[in-house]
Order: sequence, then C-alpha cells, then structure tokens
Amino acid sequence: MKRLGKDFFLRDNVVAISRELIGKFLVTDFSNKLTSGMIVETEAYNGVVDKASHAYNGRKTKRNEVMYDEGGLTYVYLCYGIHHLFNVVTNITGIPHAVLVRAIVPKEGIETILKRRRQKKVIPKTADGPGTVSEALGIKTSHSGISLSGKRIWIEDRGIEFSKKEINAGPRIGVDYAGKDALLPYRFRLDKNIINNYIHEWNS
DNA sequence: CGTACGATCTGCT
DNA sequence: GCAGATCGTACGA
Repeated sequence: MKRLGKDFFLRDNVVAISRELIGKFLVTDFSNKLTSGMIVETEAYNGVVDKASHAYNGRKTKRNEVMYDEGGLTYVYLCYGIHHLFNVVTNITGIPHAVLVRAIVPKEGIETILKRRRQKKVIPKTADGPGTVSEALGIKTSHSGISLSGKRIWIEDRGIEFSKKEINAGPRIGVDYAGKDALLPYRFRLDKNIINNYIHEWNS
C-alpha cells in the first residue's frame, strides 16, 4: 500500500516504467470521493526521438510543456474534442518522457465510477480505453501538471506482481502517422483472462 | 485569423 | 464494421 515516490518516475527508461506500472493502482480523490483502479494497460512515449510522441523532435507547446518538467507530474490533454487522456510524466527535467494509462480495473469508489460512466454495473469496458479511464476517475485536462505526490491523484504499489508472460507487449494504438515508430512494442497490457478474473472477483 | 485534425468512444448496421 | 460526434490545439497565412 505504498505510494510511488518521485524516484520511481525520475528514472530514464520510460518503456520499463510503462511495464512496471501494470498492476499498480491509480487513485484519485476529488471532492471527497475516492476512486481507484488497477492499471492493466499502458503505452510508453519516448520523448524527442519518438515520432508518435507529442514531444517528437523537441516539439514544445503550451499544451505539452509539462512533459519537459520533472517526472512525477500529470499530463492530461484533450483528444478528438471529447476525451481527456491521462499520462504520467517521467524522467528528469528537460527530457519529455510520458506513459499513457489506457485501461484500469475499477477497485474503490465503484458507485462513483459507475455514476460518472452512466453505467449500472462494472463491465470489461467500464475503464478500457484512455478516455474511459479518465471519465471513470474524474480526471480532466484541468488536472494537467499536478504532482503525483499530492492529495488528488497518485499511484500506489499494493504488492501485486505479474510475470513477463502475463504482460503482452505490442504496437501502440492510433499512431499510424508515426511511420516506423508505430511498430515499436511500447504498449503493455495484462492478459485478458487475468483482467476478467479481477473484474469478477472485485464485483461479487 | 482560418482551418484541419487527433495517443477515441459509442451506437447502429 | 463503420460513421458521426465534437472542440482545443497546432500551424500556416
């Protein structure tokens, strides 16, 4: 039940961090409603050399400037005019690495999560996809640039470990424009059977 | 200033 | 399987 500290996010290897985040718990606490879920899918974005990254070739705008800040901050931006996508900034100041959280299995605050998602019960699609993750946890673009050491959003290690075999690596979603980089195995997801087992176990 | 489009989701077919 | 929704952001003029 320990919160991941800055040292975890300040490290250099964003791909390794992306894999290690599988099985950790993403927690939010907005207006006294605590909600959480186990991270089961992530994607790594490898900074200036990664064509799929917002920071490719040193690109820096008002939207993505937090990526250049120190690891352990959030980067949330709007996609397709609707979806708020949640990322964790990693590496030291000046190196714009980030990990996109693509799916979680809801754990705490289920009632709040279902209300936010306008659903009656937890199904595999409740927080599967980056837009739905943010909706389930109440994360919006206004939460970009805040610290994971604060009281509103953080990540916990609750001692759940998965073997390499249980975590599949593959190409990232929706980055066809990235050419060769679109093929890199920077997407990590927990085995679907294991995910479904947790969904069942935590809702019965 | 104007315009094109995206690290997507949903509902309908 | 596919189209429509929907709007801030980036970038060129």
